[in-house]
Amino acid sequence: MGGVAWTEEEDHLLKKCIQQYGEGKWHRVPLLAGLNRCRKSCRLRWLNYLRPNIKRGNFAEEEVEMIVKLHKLLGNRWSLIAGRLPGRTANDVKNYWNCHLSKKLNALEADQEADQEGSQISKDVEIIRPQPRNIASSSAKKRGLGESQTDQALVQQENDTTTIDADGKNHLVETQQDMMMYSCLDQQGMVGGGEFPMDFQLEGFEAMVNGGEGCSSSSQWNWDDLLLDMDLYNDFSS
DNA sequence: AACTTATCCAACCGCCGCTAC
DNA sequence: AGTAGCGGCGGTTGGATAAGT
Repeated sequence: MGGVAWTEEEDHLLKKCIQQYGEGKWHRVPLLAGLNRCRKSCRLRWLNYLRPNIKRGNFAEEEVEMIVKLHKLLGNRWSLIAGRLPGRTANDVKNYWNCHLSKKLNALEADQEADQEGSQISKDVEIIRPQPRNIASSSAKKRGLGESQTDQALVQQENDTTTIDADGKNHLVETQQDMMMYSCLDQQGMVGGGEFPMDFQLEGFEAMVNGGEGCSSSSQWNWDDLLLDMDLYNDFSS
């Protein structure tokens, strides 16, 4: 491993601590839990391994497509990408990308470049980076969080990070990252008009992951999700 | 069976932005 | 205004394991 592996006992202590005191205040967790780990290790272990509802195992085809498309949009914003994949962590997504997708896509791009030299299509796709916007402070205040965060608020905060529930239908946009993402999408003219102007230029990859069938209806990315989220954001920020 | 190479993924590190003082 | 402390993020590392020779 990249460091010292966590023992079952350590996991148990951390779980117990989080259950008792809630998430957040990570600097206190090592002390409260009696762990000889730094705050970051505790947080990472919880987020990537111990947190409830973490999905393990192979990525579904739909998840892979989502990752590819979001990566086209957002670049290496793994936490944002993971936020759209229920049960997946940023670390999982990042590892999966580095191990599987980056190689596939590189090979694919190399092929495409050879095939259609001079094509501007892929070069015109601009990766969205969050632009500075003071959303966080106001949203935090509106949520009544901060110094007086209660355990309940922390639980709520945890729930808020889930934008798609198990059946992929319910959405909540509360996190700073989501807001920034949508503000960026807004700036790029990608949401709000009911039209999504950008063709992701992934037909080749989709054909590959769909077994050569092109983009199947079941694997279509549901942009209504994003539009709905944007509406929620507008309501929230107004 | 023994060894080498490739792959996977949990954990760590350093940096950044935000907040409180 | 400056600064320390914190949470969070992305990049990287390296041990475990699988696959290949």
